[in-house]
Amino acid sequence: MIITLASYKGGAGKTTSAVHLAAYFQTLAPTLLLDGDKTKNALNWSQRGKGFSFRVAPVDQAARLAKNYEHIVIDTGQRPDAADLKEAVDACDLLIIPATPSPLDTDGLIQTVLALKKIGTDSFRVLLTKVPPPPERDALELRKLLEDEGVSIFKGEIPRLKAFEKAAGAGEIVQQTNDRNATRAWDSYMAVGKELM
Amino acid sequence: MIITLASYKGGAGKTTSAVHLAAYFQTLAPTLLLDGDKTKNALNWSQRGKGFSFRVAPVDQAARLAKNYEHIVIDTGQRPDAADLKEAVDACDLLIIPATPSPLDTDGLIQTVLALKKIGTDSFRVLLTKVPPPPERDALELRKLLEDEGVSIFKGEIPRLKAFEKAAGAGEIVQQTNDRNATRAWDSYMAVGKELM
Amino acid sequence: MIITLASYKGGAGKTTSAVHLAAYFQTLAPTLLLDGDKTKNALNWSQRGKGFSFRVAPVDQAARLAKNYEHIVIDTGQRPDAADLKEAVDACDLLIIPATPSPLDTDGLIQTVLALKKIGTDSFRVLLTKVPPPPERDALELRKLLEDEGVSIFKGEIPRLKAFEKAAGAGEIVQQTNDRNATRAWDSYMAVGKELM
Amino acid sequence: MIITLASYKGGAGKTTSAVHLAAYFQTLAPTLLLDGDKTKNALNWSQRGKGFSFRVAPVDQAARLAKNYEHIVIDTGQRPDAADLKEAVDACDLLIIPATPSPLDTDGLIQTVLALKKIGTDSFRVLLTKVPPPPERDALELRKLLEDEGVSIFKGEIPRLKAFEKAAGAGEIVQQTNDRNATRAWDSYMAVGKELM
DNA sequence: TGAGTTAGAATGGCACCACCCGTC
DNA sequence: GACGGGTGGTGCCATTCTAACTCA
Repeated sequence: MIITLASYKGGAGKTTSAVHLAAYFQTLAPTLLLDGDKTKNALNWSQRGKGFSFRVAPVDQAARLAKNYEHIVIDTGQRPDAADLKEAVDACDLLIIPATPSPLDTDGLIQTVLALKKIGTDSFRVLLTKVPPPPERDALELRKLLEDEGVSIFKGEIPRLKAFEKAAGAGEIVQQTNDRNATRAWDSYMAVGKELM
Repeated sequence: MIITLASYKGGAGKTTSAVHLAAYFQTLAPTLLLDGDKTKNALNWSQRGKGFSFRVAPVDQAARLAKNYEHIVIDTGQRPDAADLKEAVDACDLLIIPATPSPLDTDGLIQTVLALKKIGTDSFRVLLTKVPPPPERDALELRKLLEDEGVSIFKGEIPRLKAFEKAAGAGEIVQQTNDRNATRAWDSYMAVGKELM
Repeated sequence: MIITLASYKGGAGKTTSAVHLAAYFQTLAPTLLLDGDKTKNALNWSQRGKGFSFRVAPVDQAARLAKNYEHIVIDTGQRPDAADLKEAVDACDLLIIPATPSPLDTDGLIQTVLALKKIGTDSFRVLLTKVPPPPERDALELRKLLEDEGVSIFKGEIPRLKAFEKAAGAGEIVQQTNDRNATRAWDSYMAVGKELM
Repeated sequence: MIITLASYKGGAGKTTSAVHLAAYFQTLAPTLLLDGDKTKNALNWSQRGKGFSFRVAPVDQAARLAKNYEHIVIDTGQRPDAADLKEAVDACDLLIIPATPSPLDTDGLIQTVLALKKIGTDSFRVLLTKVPPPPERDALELRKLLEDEGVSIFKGEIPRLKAFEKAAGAGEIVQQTNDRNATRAWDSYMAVGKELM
C-alpha cells in the first residue's frame, strides 16, 4: 500500500503523521518512509535518535528501495493547489491531507478539497491534527463542514499534545517517549491506521 | 519602511503577523500590505470582514501602489532555503521570520538562520509566535539558543491565543474581536511594532 | 414549494427571514435561496462566512437551478405597490410579507394588503419581525388590526434580537452564532417554518 | 438651502429625519418638505395630525412652490446604487444618507458611499439613526469605519426611541409628543440641524 | 393630571467554574 | 498530586428603554 501525505498548509503535522503511520504499518509488514519534503524533517527526526523500526530514505531513492517493502509512506511537501494535489493522488493508493482546525485556513482547505473532488479523485482523506482539548469546538465544526460537503475524513483525530514534540526532539516515536500522554498520542495514530485497513 | 515576512516553516503565524504589524504601522502612517503567498490568506482575511484600516493587495500590484504608502508589509511564502531568504532580505529594509517553538523545526531554523548570517545579512529578525503559556519552556529555550548564536530576535513574543483565530475567522484585526484576551493579543503585536521603530 | 419574500417597506428583516426560512427548509429537503434584491444582501451574507447548508444564487439563475431543489425561497425587493406584489404572488405558492410594527408604516401596509386581497389573492401572509420585547404592544396592536381585517398572519413572530445582526455580520445562520439568545432567535423562525408545513 | 435625504437601505429613518430637519429649518426660515417617496409617508404623517408648522407637498409640485421657501428638504426614495445617489446629489446642496448601524448593510453602505466619493462628489453626509443605547457598540464601530474611510458623517446621532414612532403615529413632531424622551429625541435632531448651519 | 417608581427585557462586561494540558 | 494558564459555559450586575402603577 502506498500512502502519500500532503498538506494544504504548512505546520499541520504532516511529518508527524507520516512518521507515526509508518510506525504503525511497520507493526504489520516491512514499511518504508520516503521523505520528499524540502526541509527533510523526517530524515532529521530519524537521525536524531536511535533510529526507527522502519526504514527512512529520501524520496529520490524510491525506485531503488520500493520493491523491498510492503507499505510505503511518502511525506511530500506543502501543496496548496488542487492540481498539485491531483499529481500526488495519482501516484499513490491514498492521499492523506492533515489539517489543523484553524479558521484562517478553513476556506482555502475547503476550496482545494472540493476542487480535488471535482477533478474526479476520491482517493484522498482529511485527517484532523493538533486538535485542542474540549471545550474548544473548532475541530468539530471543521469536521461537520467537511462531512456536509461530502469530503472523506478520518473518524480518528490527533490531539495537540506536547508528547509529539518531545518525540520529535528526541528522535523517537511518540510511543517510546517519556510523557504522561505518550500512549494516548500513539493510540490516536493507531486508530487512524486501523481505519486505513 | 519595507518589511517582509517569510517563514522557515508553514503554520508559524506569518499571515497573522503580517496583518497585525500592518495594522500597527497604519496607526503611524499610511500602510500597504502586499500578499505574496500562494494561498492568498491575507487577502481572504481582509475580504471576509468589513475590511481593514490599511490597504491589502496582491504582491503583483506592488509597482502600481507602492508610491502612495509610507510603510509596506510584504507577506511572502514559505522559504526553507537560506538562498531564498537572502533574496527576500535584499528586497526590503527588514525581514521578519516568525517561528513557532517546536523541537521538530528548531534544527532546521537554526541552520537556515546561521546560513543567512554567513551569507552576510544582518537585516533580519526572528519573532517567536504561538508561544504556549508557562510553564512550557520551549520558547525560552529557543530564544536562548538563538541569542547564543547571535541571531537577532524580538524581545516581544506572540502568545498562542484563540483570539487570533477568532479574528481571522471574522475577518478582523484581533483588537476588534470579541474575546477575553483580545487586548493582550493586540498588545503583543504592538510591543513588536514599537521594537521596530 | 416556492416561497417569495417581499416587503412593503425596507428594513423589515426580509433578507434575514429569507435566509432563515431557507435554513429551515433545508432541514427537510434540498433548498435553494434565490437572491433577487438589488443590494444582493443574501449572497453577501452567505459569502461572508463559511457558507450555508443550502445553496444561494442570484435570481437570474432560477431557470438553470430550480429543477434540482425541492424548496425554493426567493428574496425579492421592496414592493410598496399592490400591483407589484400581485406579480410576485402569481409566481409562487406563498408570498410572505415581513413587517415591522411601526406606526409610521402601519397605514400603508394595511392599505396595500387590503388592495392585494381585493385583487383576488389570498396566498400571502404577513410575518411580524423585529418585535420589541414587552411591555411594548405595537406588535400586538398591528396583529389585531390585521386579523380584524381578515389578513392572514403568522402566529409566530420574530423578536428584535442582536443575535440576528451578529449572525449576518459573521455570515452565519443565527443558530450557529455565539450569542445568548441564538437558540431563541432560531426557534422563532422554526416556529414559522412549522406553520408553513 | 436644498437638502435631500436618500437612504441606501429602507427602514433607516429617512422620513423621520426629513420631517424633523424640516421642522428645525422652519424655526429659522420658511421651509418646504417635498415628499418624493413612493409610499408618501411624509405626506401621510402630516395629514394624520393637526399639520406641521412647515409646508409638506409631493415632489411634483417642486417647481410651483420652491420660490416661496428659504429651505427645501426633499425626502426621496431608497437608492442602493451609487449612480442613483449621484443624480440626487447633483440636484441639491447637501445629500444626507441616514443609516442604521447593522452589520448586514454595513458592507453595501461602505461600498456605495466610496463609489460616490470616487465619482467625485463630496457634498453628502451620513447620519447614524436608530442608534441603540449603550452598551451596544455597533454605532461606534460604523462611525469609526466611515471616518477611517474619510466619509463625512454627522457628529450627532439619532437614538432609537419609541418617541419617534409615537410622533409618527400621532401625526406630530416628536417635540410635541407625550413621551418622557420627547425632548431628548428632538434635541438629537436639533444638534444635527445646527451642524448643518 | 403629572412626576416618580417599579417590573421586564436585552445588551455588554465581569467573575466564577469545570476541564484540560504542562511542569515541578 | 499541586499549581498556573487558556477555553467555554453559566450566572450576575449595570445600563437602558418601555409601560404600568402610585402618589401628590
